[in-house]
Amino acid sequence: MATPQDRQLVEQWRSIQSTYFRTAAAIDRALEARFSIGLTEFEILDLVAESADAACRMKQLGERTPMTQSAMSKVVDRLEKAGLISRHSCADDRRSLFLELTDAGRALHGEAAVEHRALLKENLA
Amino acid sequence: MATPQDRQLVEQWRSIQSTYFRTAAAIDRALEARFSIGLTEFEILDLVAESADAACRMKQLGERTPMTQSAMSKVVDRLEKAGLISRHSCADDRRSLFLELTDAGRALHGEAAVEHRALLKENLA
DNA sequence: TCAACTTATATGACACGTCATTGAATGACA
DNA sequence: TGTCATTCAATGACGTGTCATATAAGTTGA
Repeated sequence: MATPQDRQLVEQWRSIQSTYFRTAAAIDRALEARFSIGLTEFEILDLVAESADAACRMKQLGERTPMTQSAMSKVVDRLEKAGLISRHSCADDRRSLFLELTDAGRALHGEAAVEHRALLKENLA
Repeated sequence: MATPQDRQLVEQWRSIQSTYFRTAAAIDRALEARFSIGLTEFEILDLVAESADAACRMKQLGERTPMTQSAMSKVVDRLEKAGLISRHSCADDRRSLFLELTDAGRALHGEAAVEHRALLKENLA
């Protein structure tokens, strides 16, 4: 039943889980403590920050993250309420929205990114 | 600001996230569909199944999983209600509980484990 | 141009996880 | 032995994610 290969697979899986949870928790706590945003919020900020163009983005961003469309929508809600991001409707397709960092959002992202990268380095070694 | 090393770290992190979510979702769906249990429930069953002894386990199991003590307690609740596991109080320390698979639990775990390993193999290649 | 279909996002109900707290048992030590 | 601190597990309040659906806009084809 439990072949050595099975055990090895399970070990590998647990190692991924453990790395994922440890790292995510560390980043989440740090960002929450210093900037009052969670990891999910940061990840959206980060995606928006690295998308330099003005395309209609909500949809495309969804393709770059394991998040659900529904989850995205709610995260963006929170970011908008926090004044870090703004939604703009798209001229050529009014169903779509594109997102833009506010000045506050850009500033916060800049600082938070430093922390984020540092914690990744610390945890993914 | 964004050094090549930073980018590489972020790539690595996204890859871990993606693998984790993809794999977890695949297993979760399959187990839910065939056995009406989630991934979390399976993981507890799996841990109990591989702990052969009769030690007071609730605590020790907690050390082998990224789950919170609180989360564990609730998962065990569900497993107990589903008749797959039973809690037994411990003679030498009545604060502790140890867990045991019921016959149904052992049977389900046996089948589910096959599916679990197969999906790990498929997703962690 | 009008129906039927598809696509982009938002929302409500619900499930699950976390945090903080509680209750109960144990341990330490004067 | 009596008090105080510690440990194990359970629970309630709460936040966030998911699924199913709603809303609105766009597309297709007779």
